[in-house]
Amino acid sequence: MEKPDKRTSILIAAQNLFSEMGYEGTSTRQIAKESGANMSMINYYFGSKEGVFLEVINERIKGFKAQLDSIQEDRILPLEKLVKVIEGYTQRIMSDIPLHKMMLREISLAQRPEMCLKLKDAMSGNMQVIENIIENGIAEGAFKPIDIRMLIATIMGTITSVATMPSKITEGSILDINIPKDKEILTDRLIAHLKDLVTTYLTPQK
Amino acid sequence: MEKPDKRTSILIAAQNLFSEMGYEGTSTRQIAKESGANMSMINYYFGSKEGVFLEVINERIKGFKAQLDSIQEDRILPLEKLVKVIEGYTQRIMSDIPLHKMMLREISLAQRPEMCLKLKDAMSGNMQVIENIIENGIAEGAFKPIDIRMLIATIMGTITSVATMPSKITEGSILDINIPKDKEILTDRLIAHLKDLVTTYLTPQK
DNA sequence: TCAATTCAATCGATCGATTGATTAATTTTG
DNA sequence: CAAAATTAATCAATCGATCGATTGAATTGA
Repeated sequence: MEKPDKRTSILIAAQNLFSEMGYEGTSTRQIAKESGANMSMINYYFGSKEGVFLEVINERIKGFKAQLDSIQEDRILPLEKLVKVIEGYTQRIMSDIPLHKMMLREISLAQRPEMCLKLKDAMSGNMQVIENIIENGIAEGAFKPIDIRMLIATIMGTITSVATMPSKITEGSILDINIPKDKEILTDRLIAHLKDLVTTYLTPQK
Repeated sequence: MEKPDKRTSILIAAQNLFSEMGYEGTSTRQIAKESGANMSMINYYFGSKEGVFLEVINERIKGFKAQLDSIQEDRILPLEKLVKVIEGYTQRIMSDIPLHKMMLREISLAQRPEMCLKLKDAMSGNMQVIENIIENGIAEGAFKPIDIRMLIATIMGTITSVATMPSKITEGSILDINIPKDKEILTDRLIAHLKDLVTTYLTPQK
């Protein structure tokens, strides 16, 4: 029963609150109360409210690019590479939907320049990897020539769309993404759809 | 040179500010200053800050469903119907990207129940129309049997993705979505991509 | 004249941030 | 080793600013 240090508990509380209430909608007092820390501890450790936010984002981004890069260096077929990227990307986003929502909100606001830049850079890197994979696939003749950037928007947009409104996808069925098992089912369903979609779309017709 | 009444100018200013700064990030004082109205005019006409927000959303939603319903009743091929829906949906979203972003942010926050419900209802209706079209297409044998809800997520997600980060799609090219002409080019490119994608994906293999 | 608008002034509440004091932990020194 | 000095961590209290909302008086137009 080891309790986390104050710094960590502030980060955890902040992440939960930011995810649920948004950045502006979360007060430092809430973060303090939720984390059991004194208000001034927030400024002591992170300088400001925005500092907390940036740190939450940093934790999330860390390791994202590494996974993609390792896939890119695999010596496998372009389609297999793309499928791997889709699987990794989907798993990561679906494993923490609220945080992903938060990042999307902030990137669409462009109100806090520093964190917006950080997010865009991270996303840019990810997109570049996917773009290279598809480009190579087309050059090798493994893929049909298509609008690469648009296909990337389709892949990312589909995942985001499912993550943002899972109830709109699953309503009518018994899925409840708050149940881990059901979220896993939804994730698998999403991956299966994207695999089928990009395979059908990218496979050249003889 | 007819100047709009205070009520209207408040709505316009509020829409612009909410779109740029978010709901929490916009103060009633900003709305008052931007619209040239006195602060208390906001409460006089709309009761509260949230009242203004709801009215902005209402204006946007109005007419959305009507367009979809008219398409659904057209006596044309399923694929033509779907293409029409894609065109209409894309045009509408791309014609006012900031407002669309704002609605996405609010729907992902679920913090203001009334307006969240309103948005979800509107979106639900739209999705139902698309779902019916695809269902009919599959039943007629015009479409391959696929995961309908997931394909809808793909269509909506792609459009949203392009609307949310156009710079990530167009960077490297000369497109600037702040120039009307360029935004139109991007819109056409998006529609072309989606048409190609759904056609390839839904057309049964003989 | 009278109801509909408009306004300056102000309400209590809450915001993010800072202060100075206090305690806990660590390092330095004799 | 133990006392002293230093640093890190925590706290209650409070700062000025701003929040959304309200008041009551002034102004307008029919």
